[in-house]
Amino acid sequence: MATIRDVARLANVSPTTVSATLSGKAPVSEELKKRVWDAVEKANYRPDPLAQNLRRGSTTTVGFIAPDIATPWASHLAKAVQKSLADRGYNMLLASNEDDPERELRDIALMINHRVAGLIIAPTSLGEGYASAFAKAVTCPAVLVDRVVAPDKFDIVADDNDLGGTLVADYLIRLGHKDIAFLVGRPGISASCERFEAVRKILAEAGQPLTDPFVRHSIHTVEGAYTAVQELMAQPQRPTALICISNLQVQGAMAGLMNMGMRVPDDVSVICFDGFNPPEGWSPLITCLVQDTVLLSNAAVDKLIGRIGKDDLGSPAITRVRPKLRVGTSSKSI
Amino acid sequence: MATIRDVARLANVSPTTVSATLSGKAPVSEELKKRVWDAVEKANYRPDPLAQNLRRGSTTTVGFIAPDIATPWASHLAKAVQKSLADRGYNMLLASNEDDPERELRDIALMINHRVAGLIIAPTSLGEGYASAFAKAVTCPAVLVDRVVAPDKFDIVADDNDLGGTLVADYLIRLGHKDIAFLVGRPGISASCERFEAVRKILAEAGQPLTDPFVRHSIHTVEGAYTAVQELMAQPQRPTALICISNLQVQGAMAGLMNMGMRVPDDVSVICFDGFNPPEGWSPLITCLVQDTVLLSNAAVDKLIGRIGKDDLGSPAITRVRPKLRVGTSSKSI
DNA sequence: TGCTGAACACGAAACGTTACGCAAAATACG
DNA sequence: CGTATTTTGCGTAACGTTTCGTGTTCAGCA
Repeated sequence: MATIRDVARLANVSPTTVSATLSGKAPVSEELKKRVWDAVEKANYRPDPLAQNLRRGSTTTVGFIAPDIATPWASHLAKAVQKSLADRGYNMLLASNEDDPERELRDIALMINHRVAGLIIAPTSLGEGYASAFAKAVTCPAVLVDRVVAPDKFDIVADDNDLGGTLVADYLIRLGHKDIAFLVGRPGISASCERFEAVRKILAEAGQPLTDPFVRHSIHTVEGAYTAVQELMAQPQRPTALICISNLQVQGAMAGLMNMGMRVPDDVSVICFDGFNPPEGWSPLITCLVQDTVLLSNAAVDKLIGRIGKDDLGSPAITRVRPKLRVGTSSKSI
Repeated sequence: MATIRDVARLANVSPTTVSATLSGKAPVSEELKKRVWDAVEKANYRPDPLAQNLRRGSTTTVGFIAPDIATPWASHLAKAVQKSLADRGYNMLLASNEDDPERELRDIALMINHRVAGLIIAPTSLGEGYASAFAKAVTCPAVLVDRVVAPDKFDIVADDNDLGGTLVADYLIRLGHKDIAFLVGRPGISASCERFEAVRKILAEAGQPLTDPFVRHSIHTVEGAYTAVQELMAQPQRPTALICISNLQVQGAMAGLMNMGMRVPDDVSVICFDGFNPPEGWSPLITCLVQDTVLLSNAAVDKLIGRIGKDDLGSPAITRVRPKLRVGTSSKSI
């Protein structure tokens, strides 16, 4: 493999000049530039990234960390992020942590130790004192995705849950639903709180506030939703519509309803915040909010690249991406 | 950040001794070892991976390349591979190429340029002269997954399609199906050929060979399957069972059948080679072959790690992982 | 003509680690 | 007891790049 010295020798210049020519960080006369480029070509020279990394003290790699990379949401996002990064000359390290905050912190430390240029993280956002431990661990440029953690320290790209909640609530009201059930997610998770709050507000304003027996909190597993939905539907007065806050919930809920022999949407309409769905050909198609992962990843990557290298001027901001309501076959008017 | 020299100074030894102590590659007396470890602790020293990389000329990073990382199969595999690698102290670079062989080759070159220790690739296996171009590009230890390419040059981990085909064919015979349709995938893709061949053989041996009008070749998109299945079912004599070779096919086929108003499994049984399914709660649950991605990833990672560092002794081998038949609600006896 | 400053090129010194060759001490052996 | 042999530690030289300070040239200007 040719080194910068070989090229320098070939072009009859110093390694310094070759470096300057390639990086453009110092002025080089046209003539020498040409000689250098010719030599580069002739020697088929490619700068060694490892040496550059050591010298510069940083890499052109960005880490992407998500709770579960096998999730449709995360995998789509990972794909989009990888493409955005590749387009800008970065590669992507990947890690998945099964919603385990300790593994998350370990992965963060590991990646920072490997001198990633930056981090894009969908934080687990779980456990006592998470925000501060997290903020202390993340000592490189970072953009958070989906969940709001330490917004005074990090740029964040997240759903516009206010808009989302409004869309969902308005839609159900328009369909004439009055008895609406809500499966809320983990307490402390921003997305869950924001969504619940937005729906609660709209319904209250419409004069049909959510009632306690129809609201289940802390449902964050498939099994939890499976159980919760059956309890919900076993009550004497049953809801006519069910709002799920996540992928996992809607999976469990659908299974639970099927287990009870209830049909969607005939017996109950189902609507979900996460834009997850089985492919066409299966039924029902869940009415849900969809978010454009490409948009989201571009926003995140742009933010991040903007921070890298720069002296981190400008204070952190939350970017909200607007979801759209996709009406499926899981909901109907009352 | 403390350097190896700081530690050496603190322990009153040479940097060489510190390096030897930490790596264990050279003998060090117990006394000095203790002094070194104490100093490491006191200085909170961590070797700089960037410097190690440059010096050693290689990294502890492995690249994972798949056609589409947003696919359930690939994302599950990526997750499992990442975990296997992490357990052994490696990180994982990720790239996705949308089945574009050129992007694939670019990504391979890029990763090799960044000195990955090895590569795990689900090859696109597409285009004229693919195998040789691919083999030329991959100049580092590599393990191929799912598709067989240049088996004389690379270790390969793939489904046991012979077994899979046998399971599928036997199952349909047992259900009493005689008119069986088969959507074959891209020609030249090993998985597709092997699966088709295995089924063809078993059915022929059973005295009910596949007939031409019921076999469609080169169906490798959702749309293709959507169209093909409708042509298939529009024939005067209709098949009673349909074998799909992949995820994409079965999605298109299900949508096509639904579009014609045909019911699964009442009008036709559907069975698929890829273990893809929507989660429970949706119907129907496709009868399919499932493969254990964890098993697969472990096999691939073990193979790869075995090659790394070693002088590449031992000739390449194909490891076959055995799929299991999971009977769903998409098939019934005739 | 002499002075100033910009523009350009270069040599040498890092960045932090590991490998190689050698020396000194410790052990073994005849 | 002297020589051969291991054991153990160190100095030095890389790995391939970028950066910093220095030096040279040359145009502009009084």
